[in-house]
Amino acid sequence: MNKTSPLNITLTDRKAGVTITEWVYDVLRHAVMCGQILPGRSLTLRELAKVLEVSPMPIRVALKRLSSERALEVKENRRIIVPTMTAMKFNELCETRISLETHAAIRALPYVDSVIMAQLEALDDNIDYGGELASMESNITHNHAFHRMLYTANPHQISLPLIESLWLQLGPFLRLSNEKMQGHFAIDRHKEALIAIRQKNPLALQLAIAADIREGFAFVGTPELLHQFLEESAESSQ
Amino acid sequence: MNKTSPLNITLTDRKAGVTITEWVYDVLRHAVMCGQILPGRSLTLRELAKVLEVSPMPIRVALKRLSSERALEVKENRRIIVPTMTAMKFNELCETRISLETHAAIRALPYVDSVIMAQLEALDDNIDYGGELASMESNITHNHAFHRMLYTANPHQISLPLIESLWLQLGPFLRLSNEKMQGHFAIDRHKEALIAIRQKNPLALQLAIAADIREGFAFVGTPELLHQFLEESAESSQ
DNA sequence: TTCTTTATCTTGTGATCACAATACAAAGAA
DNA sequence: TTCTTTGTATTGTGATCACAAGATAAAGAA
Repeated sequence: MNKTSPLNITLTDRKAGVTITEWVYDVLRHAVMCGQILPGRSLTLRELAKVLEVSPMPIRVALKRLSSERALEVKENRRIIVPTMTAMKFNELCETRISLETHAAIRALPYVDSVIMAQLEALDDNIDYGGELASMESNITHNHAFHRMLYTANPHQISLPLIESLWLQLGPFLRLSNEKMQGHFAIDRHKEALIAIRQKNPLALQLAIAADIREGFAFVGTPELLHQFLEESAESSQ
Repeated sequence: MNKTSPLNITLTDRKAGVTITEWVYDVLRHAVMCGQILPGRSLTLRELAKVLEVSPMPIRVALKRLSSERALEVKENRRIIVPTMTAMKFNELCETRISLETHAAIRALPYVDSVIMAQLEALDDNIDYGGELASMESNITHNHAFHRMLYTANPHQISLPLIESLWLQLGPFLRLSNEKMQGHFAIDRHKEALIAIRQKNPLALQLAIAADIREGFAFVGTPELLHQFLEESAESSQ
């Protein structure tokens, strides 16, 4: 099998108390979440073991875990790939994100105090709207941090793992998405969400979150453009 | 650590083409989903390896996978337990189920044809409302099959894994839930859902699904009763 | 009798190796 | 030149073993 591109993923330091498996999982999850591995790219235990300089054993456990979370797909021959996408499935992902994330935001609203509010504002200020491609990883990370901070304001919430699974499935498409966003004027829907939170307005918060999610892929306005976008995102078409 | 109860879980046959790890995963997942392992019960690699007559290696991968799906919890010392629950978290789980399952039902509605309709009716007929405790596992299995059949009528759906994760988290509480349901008159909300589908009425379908989910725990009507129920469900209180 | 320390046992982790299955490449034949 | 067959290489899986860490129990001392 001819792999078309070398892996170019961010390797973090493994902290004390973190097992090798947990570290491998974090590294690969971040890589998928931030679009550092394109759809269609297949991954092998030995290749990843070489890149991360560990034995195949923790790679295997981490890959199985990521498959559980739909970040990766196990094919019939047990080979592992980053999944590709259909336009219909893409739409389902976005609609489910909206349904789940607006639900989580509404459930969190009563718990957002001034401390959390300040942190949300700081996280939004970190995001470089309209910035260079080099800040893609940073922007994705900060955007996710903003949403995480909001949803976990509810100390009893259980939906964050489900939401992150959706982010993981959309992650491989963020690289091309951000490239295409360069020419688009990005509206800061987070500011709208913050206003809605201050006003304790559930409907406005819901609309802001929904708009923020749709905004992320606003350039794929028609089914044809979406199909073309998904084709371009995949490994083999580049 | 003194385990208080032996494992008594259903072992299925391992089919051709299914790896040992996949089989172990299926067996444990079914056991959790059907309430065969109580909350608070800790599980070890070597105990499960003995029960399932395999080496610890596939057990480890399966347990990690189930932890990813929130069926199991990894404690700080890396020991694995079936999670316990708080009343607030329980409420969040139910509300999130309602949000997600009504979304999935609505998205599926346009795709339900007469073939799927017949299968839904057959699955509902399989459920023994008001039946003996011995049919608990069967009823849980059929109830899940009904909902699965409905949501996967939409060929592009992606929410089923998220929904099943919620089922997994509630699974350990089904044993006591079913015991308490013996004295309750169970309304067949599935029939209401089927009527709503025939009438192509999204609002009615949404209401029926929401009622069905609430009905499952109708006996825990007050926060106090819920708290008591969760305490009783756990391993250590029996 | 209680508390502290030490020893033993049990747990999870990770490395390694063997093996089976699949895929790919090369060689030979038509 | 193309197709088929065979051989080799690469893949994932599972078993085993060693080791580290943590938990529990027992013994001794206060």
